[in-house]
Amino acid sequence: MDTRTEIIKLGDSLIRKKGYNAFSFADISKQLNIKNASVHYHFPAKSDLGVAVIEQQTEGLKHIIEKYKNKTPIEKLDKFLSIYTHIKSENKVCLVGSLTTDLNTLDEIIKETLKAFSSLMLDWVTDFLEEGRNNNMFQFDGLSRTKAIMVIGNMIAIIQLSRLTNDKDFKTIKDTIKQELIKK
Amino acid sequence: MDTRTEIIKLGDSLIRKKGYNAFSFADISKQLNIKNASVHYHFPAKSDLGVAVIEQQTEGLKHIIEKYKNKTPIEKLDKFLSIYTHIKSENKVCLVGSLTTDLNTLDEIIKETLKAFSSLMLDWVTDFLEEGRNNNMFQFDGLSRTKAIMVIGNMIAIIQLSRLTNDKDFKTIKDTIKQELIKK
DNA sequence: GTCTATATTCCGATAGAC
DNA sequence: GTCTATCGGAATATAGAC
Repeated sequence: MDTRTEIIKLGDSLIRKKGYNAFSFADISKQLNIKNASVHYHFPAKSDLGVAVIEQQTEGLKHIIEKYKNKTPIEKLDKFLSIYTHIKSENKVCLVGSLTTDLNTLDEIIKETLKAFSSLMLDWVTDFLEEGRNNNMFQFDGLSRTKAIMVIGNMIAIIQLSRLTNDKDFKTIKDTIKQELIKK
Repeated sequence: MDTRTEIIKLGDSLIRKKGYNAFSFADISKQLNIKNASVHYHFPAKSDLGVAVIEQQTEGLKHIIEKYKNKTPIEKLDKFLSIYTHIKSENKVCLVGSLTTDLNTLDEIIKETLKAFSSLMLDWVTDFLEEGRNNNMFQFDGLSRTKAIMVIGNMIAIIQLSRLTNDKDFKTIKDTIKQELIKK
């Protein structure tokens, strides 16, 4: 893996483990055994790295969406939920949760990039919920977009909340979301 | 208001507007027209202020719980939801949301104090949801504690998410939560 | 593309006078 | 309880050699 890619990967990990304003270029240079100046060569400003991290996650999500294009709504839901299971297993939070609580301290370019990422996710979930309801696989009332916000929101929040309550709550909420969508 | 109280109030505001690791004692001293050293007189370490902020919110919640003790579950729900409407109107996030994303960077004493605060809130919501279901005012399946986590989680998350989507989504989710609990 | 070296600013924190 | 003064360290960032 080239240095630039490794920096992005580590930046992503640090943002979601410690928060944007708590990590430094020194955290990255130490772990990669390079110097501070080398990190700045790839990303002149911290916000350049922030943008790159969000863009890399956006690309990752696009690949998932493409890969699951022709699968069933239930398979798409399972994939969506499994993303958070993975985040939880690493004791991280999701990118949107991490960066929105710091939003007032972030450069405009980061905010805009993050908005695009969250739109992509919201549209995807909205679409497969709508598709699932039309196929009688899912049941829920109201707009699919509203339901999508609530499903995404519950996952964002339980990742955060279960840091304080206990890890079993994560599985309980994940299972409840699926059960409530599917049960007839 | 005495200086100590004003510092706590400002600290609370800064934590929920900018995040724990993004605010400094200088933010506080400038705004109160005192010196950095004076802030340190009241709170020797930053984590002392962090703890005081959480404890003050804990006291505030205890007062609300006491005041609403003999009111209906629907009145309690409305009060609970109105807390987030107020947070939203100030462009802040809630304390739990703000601090959990930074949790890995916080002193153990802050984590413990925050756990106590979130327990108090979770128990309160669990209790009035259970009470409302027993009174046939609310309807939902499963454990009341699980439902409480989902209701609290949806409010924590929509405060964060609506910073990226749009402010109307906040009201939509708030109204949907109430409607789903109450509708027969 | 990585290094040494450094500039600048800010942060949390403390000593000691008033 | 607030002040002046200051310390040690860490952060973001850049200049210029290799």
